[in-house]
Amino acid sequence: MKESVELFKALSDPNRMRIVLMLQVRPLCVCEIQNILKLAPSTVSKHLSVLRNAGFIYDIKDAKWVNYYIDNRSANPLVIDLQNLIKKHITNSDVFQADREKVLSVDRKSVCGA
Amino acid sequence: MKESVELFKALSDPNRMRIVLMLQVRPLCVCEIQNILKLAPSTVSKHLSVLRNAGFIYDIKDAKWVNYYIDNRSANPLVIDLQNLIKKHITNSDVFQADREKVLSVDRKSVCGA
DNA sequence: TTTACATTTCGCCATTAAACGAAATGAGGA
DNA sequence: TCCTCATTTCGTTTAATGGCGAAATGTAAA
Repeated sequence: MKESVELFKALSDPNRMRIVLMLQVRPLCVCEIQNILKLAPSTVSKHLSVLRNAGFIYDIKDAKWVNYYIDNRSANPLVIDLQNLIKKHITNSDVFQADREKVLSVDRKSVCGA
Repeated sequence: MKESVELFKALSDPNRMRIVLMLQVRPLCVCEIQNILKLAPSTVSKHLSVLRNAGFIYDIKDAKWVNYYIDNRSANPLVIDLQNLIKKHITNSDVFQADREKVLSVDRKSVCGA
């Protein structure tokens, strides 16, 4: 139960919820996320580690970037159900609709290292 | 989305999660919950108000007690899905199994005003 | 090898959250 | 009416959280 509550805690911050929603659209690197959330890189990194420790996302290094992915095949069935719940209920929020547009249009080359 | 995140925040505390689980067994008054969680009455009251404001529970006065109930017919479909998620995934935790026994055996008359 | 850049770690500050006890509130029974 | 008791509100303390900037890390390109 302690671990389950940790999952809810990880989703109890608006910026972390936005990150999960954005990664459900497509994988992103830290600086792309940073460009959309308008937070300091260190802050974004911390949020990502919370979501990674909870099991919602994982990362793969690609050259000098770290790409983050939604974990759709978690061994924890609660994680899967929560991902689906988010997709079902929160995808229609205004904040996400705006984020979604940005996710689909950001160009890593022009955004990172600007 | 802000409101949805509030729902997750309400469930991100272990004592509040225990309260939701206990109320899924049967309605309880504040002093019964207090007797099981072993917290100060004022602390329990605060947790209950967080859950009530989020829409997970509601209360009905009965003589000098205030009984709290799970809201199974919320207008917010996310609330319903979260209640079901909790029932499905967290009901098998050790903490809840112990709480469940107590919920089924507490006698309000002997517990409240002891 | 040096430079540039993405990311993470660390230390710090401001805010929020959880806990308590004491006092206020409100309803029932004496 | 007055007293009792369940509950809530208030004020306070302490711990946790989210934010930042600076420094450390690691990789790629010059």
